[in-house]
Amino acid sequence: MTARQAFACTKPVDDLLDPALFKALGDPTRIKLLSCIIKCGRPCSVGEIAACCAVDLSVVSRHLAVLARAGLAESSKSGRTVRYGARHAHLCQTLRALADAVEECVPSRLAACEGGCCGC
Amino acid sequence: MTARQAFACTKPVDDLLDPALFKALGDPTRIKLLSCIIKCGRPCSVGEIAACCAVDLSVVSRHLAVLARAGLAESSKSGRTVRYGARHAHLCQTLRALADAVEECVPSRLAACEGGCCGC
DNA sequence: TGCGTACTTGTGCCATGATGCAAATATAGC
DNA sequence: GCTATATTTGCATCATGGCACAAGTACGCA
Repeated sequence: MTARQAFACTKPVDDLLDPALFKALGDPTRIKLLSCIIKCGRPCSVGEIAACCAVDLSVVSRHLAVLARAGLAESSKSGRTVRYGARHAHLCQTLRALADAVEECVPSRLAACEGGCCGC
Repeated sequence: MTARQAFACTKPVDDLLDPALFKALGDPTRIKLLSCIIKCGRPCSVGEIAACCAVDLSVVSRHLAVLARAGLAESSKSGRTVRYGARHAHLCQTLRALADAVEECVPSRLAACEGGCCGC
């Protein structure tokens, strides 16, 4: 298979390799916050999370919003406080699906496929 | 567990959530190139890969170097041509390890742990 | 209704990074 | 050695994004 053919061939890995998702994971501060709520297990308020690191609370608020928009966290509001919790199950599922999609493309499997598995 | 405790508590997920890795995956053009060499299965030359997309060859060269530096691809030089291939196995392993590390932090497991699993 | 708390949003600044073009480097073939 | 090809690197430009501070919004409470 030529590179051009591979480029044009649509496979599950194309949809799962989402730049928007990885962009959300690409900032050190944001990763620290995500790691924090992942490890905490329960939803935490913005102020509580902000107390953990050096950056301004407004920055934390924005970072958490980004994580939520990327599907990595979810927010729930009760009164004045907004709590963010990690979407453990969704995250695991996404990662494993991507791993499976990549594994589907290992040379040995593609050779067995002989170009007949997809319409490319 | 408070957010501060979770933040301070070191778990496998901390090392596996590597911002540098995700930063490499966070650009649309770079993702297209990575997807291409993942699906192709075999190592492709820079020029061959560059022929697939609209950006300049120099840009492709830089992107592939970034992917290699992040451990997502590997390069091999033979004569004048440099070929880049996806590191399928390494990528799958990394993703699955991360999924496992996240799963280790789901609320039900943390509750069962009762704070005794780690030194935090 | 007024006040304090919790968070979000607006704004300006600065660093990073993606891009194209041109020049440089590496190497094969003559 | 000379030339053509394959790739990398230098450089200028431009867009994006992270940050702090300040202002705004939402809401509980007296």
